Amino acid sequence: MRLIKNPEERRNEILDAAEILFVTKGYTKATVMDILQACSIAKGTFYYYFQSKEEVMNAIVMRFILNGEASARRVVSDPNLNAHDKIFRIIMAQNQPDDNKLGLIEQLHHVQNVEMHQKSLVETVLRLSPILAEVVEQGIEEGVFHTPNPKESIEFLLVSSQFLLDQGIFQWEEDQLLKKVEAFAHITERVLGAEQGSFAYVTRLYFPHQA
Amino acid sequence: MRLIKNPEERRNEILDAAEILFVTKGYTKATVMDILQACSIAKGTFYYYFQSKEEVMNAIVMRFILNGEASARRVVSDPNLNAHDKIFRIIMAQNQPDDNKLGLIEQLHHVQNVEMHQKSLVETVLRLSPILAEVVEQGIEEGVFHTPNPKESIEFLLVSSQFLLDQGIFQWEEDQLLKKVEAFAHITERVLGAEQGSFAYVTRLYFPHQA
DNA sequence: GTCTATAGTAGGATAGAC
DNA sequence: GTCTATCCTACTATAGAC
Repeated sequence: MRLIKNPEERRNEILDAAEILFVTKGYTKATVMDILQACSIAKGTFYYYFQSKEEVMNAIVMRFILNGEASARRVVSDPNLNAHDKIFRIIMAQNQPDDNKLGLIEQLHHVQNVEMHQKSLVETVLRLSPILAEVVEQGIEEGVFHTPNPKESIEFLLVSSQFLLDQGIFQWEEDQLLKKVEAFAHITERVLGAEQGSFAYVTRLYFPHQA
Repeated sequence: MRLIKNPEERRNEILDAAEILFVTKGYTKATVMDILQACSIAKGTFYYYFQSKEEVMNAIVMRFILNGEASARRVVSDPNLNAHDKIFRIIMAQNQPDDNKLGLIEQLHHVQNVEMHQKSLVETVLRLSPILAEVVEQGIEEGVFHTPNPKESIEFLLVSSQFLLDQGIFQWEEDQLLKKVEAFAHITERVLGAEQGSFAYVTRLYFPHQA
């Protein structure tokens, strides 16, 4: 009953099976045995490809984040967009991932998956901040932003929005969240030294049904 | 060999032993067995008092956070301090807890227990933000701060500093960290609408050996 | 190098006798 | 309330087939 497969293929089989299991049962409840059964492999095979269950989770989250990074890069490399447009589109792209990824996000927001969740937020910040910093520098040249620390300012804004506005970490009521998003637009303008009101559209992105 | 003790006493024995073990060996490496041996109790007894090893860590962290909250409240209620002084002292108090608590902090910053770590950061934000918001409002009345969203601004500043500057979440090189702290002082001034340079002292608090 | 099978360790957690 | 015995699962080790 020995089936030898292309290592790449096998690795992806394990990842795919694990992703489904993590999303449906949750990371903690999904056992390594579940994964083995789903791919019909032996334990040794699993540990031949991955050092631990956690490493599998890492790889899944990475696949997801690299997607977001790629789409952000596409926006930045468009020579016809100004800094404000680019930021708008990058935010849009991050908030509208493929439909089949929504389950993973929802899974990340469940209490049982704090580890996976935090890792994904951290990775998002690390990968998006250099890209967005580039856009801020473009904005400084265009004269619409004014800050001596583009990179640090973006990191600060990314971290605060990613963590504070995440309903898996802080559970805010809808009206509290609306206030925070409005304040965030305001804060962004101050931190980046942008014109007052220039980020007001962010509220409409997060709360399309409002005003 | 059956020794029956006052439940309160036994509970505290377990907590104290666990705290020492978590600090010396680290949360993950310290096993429940270690705790049992340190208190000379059986496994069943441990799980009679706590539902899990994590719950023990939770209790330890809570003891620590309530301390920080209390000292912040003492500062705020001092009628002789202006807003800038209060913020300075609150930051000082948070960064210089009792000596016997330093190990715990270091542990939180190193340990792989993301769930517990995040819980402590979230709890810190939730407990400190109303207190600091009060100080910001005082500063607005004193004319040194200018912001339409005192509470939200403080929340954003707290979250970004707590998470971004946490060496357990992001691992920055020392020089990167210095840059971020400097930028954070700058950003704080902008967000709170404070005079430029009025938060420059923060860098010296975090890096006493610099400049 | 890729895979199976199996046995075993360690640590977190539970059940039930006393 | 306390104990002993046991379970569950992540993970390791090994021996060997292709």
